[in-house]
Amino acid sequence: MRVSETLIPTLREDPGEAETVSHRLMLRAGLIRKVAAGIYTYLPLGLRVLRKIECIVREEMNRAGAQEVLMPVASPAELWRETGRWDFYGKELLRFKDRHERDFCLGPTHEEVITDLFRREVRSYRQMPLNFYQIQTKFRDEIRPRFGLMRGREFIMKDAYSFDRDEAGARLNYQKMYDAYNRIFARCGLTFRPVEADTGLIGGSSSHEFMVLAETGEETIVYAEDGTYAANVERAEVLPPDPPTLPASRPLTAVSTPGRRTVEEVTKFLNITPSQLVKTLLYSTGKETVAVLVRGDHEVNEIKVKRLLGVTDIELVAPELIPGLTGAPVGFAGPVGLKKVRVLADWAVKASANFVVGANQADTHFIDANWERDFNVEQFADLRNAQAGDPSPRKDGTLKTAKGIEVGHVFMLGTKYSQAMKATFLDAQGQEQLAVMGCYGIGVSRVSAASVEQNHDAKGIKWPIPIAPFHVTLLPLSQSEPVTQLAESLYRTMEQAGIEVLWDDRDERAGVKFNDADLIGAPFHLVIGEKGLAQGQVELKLRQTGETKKIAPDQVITTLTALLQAAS
RNA sequence: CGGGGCGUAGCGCAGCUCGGUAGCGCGCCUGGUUUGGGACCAGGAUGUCGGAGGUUCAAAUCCUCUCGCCCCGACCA
Repeated sequence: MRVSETLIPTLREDPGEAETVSHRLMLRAGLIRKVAAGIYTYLPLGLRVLRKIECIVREEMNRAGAQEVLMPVASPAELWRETGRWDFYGKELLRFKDRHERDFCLGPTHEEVITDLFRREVRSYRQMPLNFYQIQTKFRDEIRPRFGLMRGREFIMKDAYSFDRDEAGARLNYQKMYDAYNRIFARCGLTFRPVEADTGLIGGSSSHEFMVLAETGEETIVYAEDGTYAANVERAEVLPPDPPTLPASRPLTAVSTPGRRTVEEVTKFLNITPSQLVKTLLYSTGKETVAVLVRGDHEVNEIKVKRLLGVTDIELVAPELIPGLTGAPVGFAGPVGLKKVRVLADWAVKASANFVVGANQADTHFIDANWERDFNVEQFADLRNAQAGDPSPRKDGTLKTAKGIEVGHVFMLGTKYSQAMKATFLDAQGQEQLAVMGCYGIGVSRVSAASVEQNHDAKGIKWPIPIAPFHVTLLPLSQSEPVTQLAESLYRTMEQAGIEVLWDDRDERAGVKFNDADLIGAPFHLVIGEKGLAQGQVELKLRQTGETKKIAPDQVITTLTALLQAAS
């Protein structure tokens, strides 16, 4: 492809709207342009990257026995009402009415549509197992789209849905998808890690997320440094500590802590460490208020709290309601003498003694508080986020933390949807059975952004070969006859050899071409200059390492072919 | 939805405090010189100053409303 005939609007300066590396570079390299918040047009270069990823996804999905379909973007409300998600899904579901005033939505995911297909078309266990996938545009009206393609409202997703006769079959399909995902992300050249993920209140036996490891990731994962355990921090269990021998309790004493509200302020003021303090967070479930106690150096894991309470939603009590519950301003809540509120506490609290808590009185804390003696705890449980340094729940070492970008997830659905939508089949005994389902997603457009997060330098993108928009950028540095002629003939022979070339045939200065080539980030740059040509040589640069070598023009094809093959 | 910020030429920004009819850099167009890491000279084009209303002799600038975008938080199959 010729640069002169392609829209590649590179930007010399950083666009003001972008902060994140991938967002900035994808705009600057002319891959994408914003149409509205979280909604982008893919320009030729961006689309080529997407197609490469899609191609890898297709190959591996097909290989894993899934079959491709394409479902509609718009779906009727009736289907969503059947599963209750029309009401449940909330504002993320973009709804509209057609000319007949019928309710529709833009599909954020397609369990309903595919389950409807299954129940209409599949009767017998003989037709199963089935696994359908599609690569399609999804729309989720995110509360806050951000970071370019990382969290858009409209994005490209590969979603797959499996239907099995039983639990065991579903587990097999799950495993196949898990393996396929590992191959897909490896082939995309990503450094990633599958981690155990929260299954939410949907239940189900297992769920794994595939995390691309990157500083800018929105998710926190924990993993055993020398072991195999890895999980999203939302999910990671924290083992109850071995019961320590608690020191003798000292008498509960109120101390004045004027204006000290936060853990940091209080511990600094009292000259103690955060682990010697127990913080009290008040949550509302909508029906009742509960107090959750965790150590000052720990964070409440709201998912764990929800699960323990068996509710779908909890919310920190609004600051203005706190005084009504504790009798004290915000920042001085504590469990001692707290009325009308269930008290839950993390295991770590049980392993503590003589700690500091709020006194439910303005500018006052208690020191040397002890559970049971000074207040009742209804239940101790695992209620906090795992942290670096915690022992792995698999007992395979100590946990470390990392940031990740979720690019895929595999999920055992069980019969949630088949039950709601009566998706049944007849088994060998002629009995009606519910299909056991799984669903499997890959954020295709997010993969491209994640790759940029992982592969870039100050100059621009460094695409891994398998998903690069082009293998080679061809850079003739002058408009002279011999240079142009060689460029043209190399361009042809490379194309014939199946090497994807972007030919920078613009009449631009060398510096401009070099900078654009670095920005766009094809893995190989082939430079034809007057000087080198006089010695019968062209220059091959590897974008990944910056390494360059001089080769004869007639070696170009063999050299590149070898390099490309080595990578695949 | 709460907090913060920003909308001025294609892009990045100044001008707004203190009202007087819009500017800089890059890019773009023309001509010339240049040509291995974002050239130089000369000439040129480009703006509903996000939108609406108001105050005023006069509004990018002041006031009111509104729309959009970015960041932080809440939320997130």
